[in-house]
Amino acid sequence: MELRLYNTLTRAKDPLRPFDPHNVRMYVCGPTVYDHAHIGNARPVIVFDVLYRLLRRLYGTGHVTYVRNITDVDDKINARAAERGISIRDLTEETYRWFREDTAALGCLRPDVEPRATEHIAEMRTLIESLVASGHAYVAEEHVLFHVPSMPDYGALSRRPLDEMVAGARVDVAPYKRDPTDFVLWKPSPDGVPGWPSPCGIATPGRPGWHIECSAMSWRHLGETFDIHGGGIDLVFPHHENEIAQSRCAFQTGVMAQVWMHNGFLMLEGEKMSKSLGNFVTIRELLDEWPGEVLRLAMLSTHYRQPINWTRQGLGFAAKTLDKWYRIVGDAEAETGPDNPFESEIAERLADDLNAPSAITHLHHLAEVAEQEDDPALRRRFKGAANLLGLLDGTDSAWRTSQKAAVALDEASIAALIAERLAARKARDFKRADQIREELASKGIALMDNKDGTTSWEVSR
RNA sequence: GGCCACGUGGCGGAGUGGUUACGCAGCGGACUGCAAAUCCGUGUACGGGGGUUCGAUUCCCUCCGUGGCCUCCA
Repeated sequence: MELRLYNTLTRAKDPLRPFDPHNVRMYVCGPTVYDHAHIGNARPVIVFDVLYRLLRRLYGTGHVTYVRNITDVDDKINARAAERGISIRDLTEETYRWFREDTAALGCLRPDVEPRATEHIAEMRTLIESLVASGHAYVAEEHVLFHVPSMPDYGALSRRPLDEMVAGARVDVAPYKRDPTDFVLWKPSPDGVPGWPSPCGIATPGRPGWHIECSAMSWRHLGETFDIHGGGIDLVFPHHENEIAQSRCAFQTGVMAQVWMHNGFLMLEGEKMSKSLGNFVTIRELLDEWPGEVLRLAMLSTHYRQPINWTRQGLGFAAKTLDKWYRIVGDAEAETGPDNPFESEIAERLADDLNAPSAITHLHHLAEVAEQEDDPALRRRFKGAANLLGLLDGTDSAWRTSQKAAVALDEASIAALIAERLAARKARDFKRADQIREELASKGIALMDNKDGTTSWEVSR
């Protein structure tokens, strides 16, 4: 099975040819930990989790290294810590813990390494000094700047000619820059701002620029070159462009990562998500209302490179689908591994540039097969196939229980009402029976009269 | 202004140079006291205009619309 991935560098679906198939290496830009992650932040987390699962399926679980960094040095962090009157460390630790809880609820595996920027200052200094030594960077007014014209093919990722960048710039250029496009590798820390000993003989303590940390952490944990680099499409320029410049110039390599992958943007009910519009939703807020698996399926229903419109309706669809699928798999154990043909069929679809919507379509088909043939093996295979997308990891019982936990009414009262309705039906008092059914329906509870004369219920949205 | 994406049936959303996925909703039927769930069946599409082609939703051009990025802001 050939894995083909859309590469922003070449603007084409390229077959993945890992440097070392025994250790496929992937780096994804992680969160800046100063506040709860919003649903837009969840997109790359889920998308690259699917890719991670697929890579492990194709190359073997022990043959993939997935690194996702934690940015714990940033002006927004400083501002928020000051605002809340807590230490920077407390803020970043607390926010990181939230992030871990949120992403676990979304069914995402932990990356192999989650490096923190503040623990890689030494690597950053090494990179910066090497860039200065090779003439790609210079010191100016206690800053260290990367000199963009020193790299002839700068801009290859975003395909942005240098002269146009200058022409289009709408920000005042700092006077100490040799070239308007030069960007900061290291900057001085004023009093009260976290600082570390500066490189290049600069006396004042300083802190890293925005981009150098990813070059440092990917170098430390994956090496000078690696296979896949991912992140949101908004990071293409300048962040990833600058990472490439730093790493390639520091290590004198032709590439930093072979494949650059970018997920599309997320809109909320048709509008750009922004705090000012008041339509800003955190993962946590959504998890209060929906199982994480619903969010995951809704997210994967749109191809990762397409813009996604995040809607309540979409969540409802996802919930309904999972209801159906869990009913089919019941509490069966998943069959996983290459011997499961269903799983291979899903892998095949994902291998085409992570076409999750196509995989989901196929799951609908497999669900039908599993449901119609009364063969437990097929249900186990169906479940294993869904597992590759990180779906149907639980059991039907657990799913129903979690759904019922969200209902405002306690189970005993529901049971009492059902008993009363059954009695009314027996007495052919259908008016009263329907009245009870409507009462429960208004509370989001759907009744089902079974063939054997019993009545069961489930949550409907 | 520059660069880059995207525009598919009522909604969501894949895909393809020629036989029009899939899900939800709708409609018809079975089941039911009536429903729900389930099962069976079923209709509807490829932003506008040019071009290439025997043939385009699929390739090219253009227009319109939407969105993103344009340097320290994930």
